Amino acid sequence: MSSNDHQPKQQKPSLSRERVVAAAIAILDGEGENALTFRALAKSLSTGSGAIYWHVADKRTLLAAATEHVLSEAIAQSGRGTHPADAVRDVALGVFDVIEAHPWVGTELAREPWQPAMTTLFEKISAGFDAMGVPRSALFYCGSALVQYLLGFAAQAAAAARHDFQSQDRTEVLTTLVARWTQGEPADYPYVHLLADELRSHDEREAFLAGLDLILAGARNLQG
Amino acid sequence: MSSNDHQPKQQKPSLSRERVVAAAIAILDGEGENALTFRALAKSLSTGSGAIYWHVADKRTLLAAATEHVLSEAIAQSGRGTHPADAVRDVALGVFDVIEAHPWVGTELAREPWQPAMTTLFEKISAGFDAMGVPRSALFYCGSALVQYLLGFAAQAAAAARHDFQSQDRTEVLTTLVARWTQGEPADYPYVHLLADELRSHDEREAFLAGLDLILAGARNLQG
DNA sequence: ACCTGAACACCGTTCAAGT
DNA sequence: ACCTGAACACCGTTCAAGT
Repeated sequence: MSSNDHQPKQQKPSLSRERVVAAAIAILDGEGENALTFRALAKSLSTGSGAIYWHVADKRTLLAAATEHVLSEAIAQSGRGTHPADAVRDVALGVFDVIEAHPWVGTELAREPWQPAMTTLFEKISAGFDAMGVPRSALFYCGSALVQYLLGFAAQAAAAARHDFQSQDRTEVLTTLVARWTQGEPADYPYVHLLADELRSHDEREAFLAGLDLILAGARNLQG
Repeated sequence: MSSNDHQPKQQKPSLSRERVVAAAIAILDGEGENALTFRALAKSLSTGSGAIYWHVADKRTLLAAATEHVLSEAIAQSGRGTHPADAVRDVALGVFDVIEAHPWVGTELAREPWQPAMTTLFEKISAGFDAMGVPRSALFYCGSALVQYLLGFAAQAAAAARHDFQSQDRTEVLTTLVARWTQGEPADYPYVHLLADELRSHDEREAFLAGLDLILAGARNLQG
C-alpha cells in the first residue's frame, strides 16, 4: 500500500512455549484472568488457536506454566536474612509480592496449590524452621501451616483483586465489603462491628506480616 | 401402562430456591463440582434450565447459596469449649469437618472467601481471642490470620479431593504427589526428602490442629 | 515438524412463548 | 407469577488440510 512496502517483510518469529507463556502472562496482567482465552492468545500471537496446542497441552498446563514462571524466580532468590526467622519471612514476602503484582497467581495457587515452585518454598521454609530450633518431629507441621497461611492469603488477595478489577474502584469495593460485613445486628456481632474500621483501613502487608509472626512465634515456642 | 396408572398423578412439587439449592448440593456431593451445570440441575429437577433463573440470579449466586447452606449451620453450632482456645479450635474444626464432607465448599471458599457465614466465624474467633487475653490492637490480625490459615487448608483439601475424585484412588494420587515432590536432587532438597514420608502418611486432621495450635500459641504470646 | 482455521461439544444465560 | 426450551454467545479442544 505505502511506499515502504518494499522494506524487508517483518520476519514473523516462530512460536515457542516460552513465547506462548509470555503472551499469556501479558494478557493476565493487563486484561485480567477472564481475558485469557485461546482465541485472544492466538490473536495476540498472530496465529491460529490450534497452533498453541502444539506448545502447551491445555489451559491448565498453560496457567501452571505462567504461575511457575513468575513464582519460581521470586522464590529462588528469596530466603535471605541474618536470623532464620527473617529468612522465613523473606521467603513468604517474596510470594506476597508476586501475588500483589500478579493477582492471578493467587487464584491459580488457591486452585492448584502444589506448583513445582512450592516445593522449593517448602524446602526453604523447613530449613528456616530447623535453624530456629524447631524439633524434627514438628518440622512438617510448621511448614504445612505456613504454606496454608500463604495459600489463604493468596485466595483472599486474588478475590479482592478480581473485585477491584471489575469495579475499577478500590474504595467502593471495600465499602461494599464492610457494609456486608456489618450487616448483622451490632448486638449479635460486637467484634465484627468493633473491627470493621480496621478491615477498611488495614495495610495488607502489615496484616500479612503480623499473621506470619504469629506462626513464627508459635514455632519458636516448640524449641526443645 | 400398568394397572396403578389411575393412582393420583404424582403432584409435581413446584420449584423454589431451597429445592434448587438442595438439588445443587446433591449433585456437588454425589457427582463432583464439574457435574453441576444448569442443564444437569434442570434435569434432576425435571424442569427447563431457564426456570432455575427465576429462583437464583446466576451460577455464582447458586454456588454461594449452596456453600452458605452447609457452612452456616456448622459455624452457628460450633464454638463450644471450656477454655477460650478450645472454643476457637471448635469453630475451626467445624469448618474442617464441613470441607472434609463437602470438598466443593473448599473450592468455593478459596475462590470467594467472604461468604456471609465467614462473618459469623470471624465473630466467634475474635471473641475467643479476646477471651484468651489478646490485646484489642491485635484482635484483627489474629482473626485474619486464623481465617487465612483456614482458607489455605480449604484450598489444599479441595484440590486434593478434586484429584482423588478423578483417579478414584487416594494412594495413587499421594504417590504421584510425593513423586513430583521428591523430583529434585536430594542434595538440593534435603528437607523435602526428609519429610516426604510424612507427606504421604500424615493425618489431615492432626496436621490441621497442629497448625492451628501454632497460631493459638502465637496469639497467647501477645497477652499483655 | 509446525501451523491454519473451521468444526465440535459443551457451557451460562436470555427470551419469546406458553400456562 | 412462573415455567419451557430453543437460541445465542462464547468457551476449550480437535483435526483434516496445508506448508
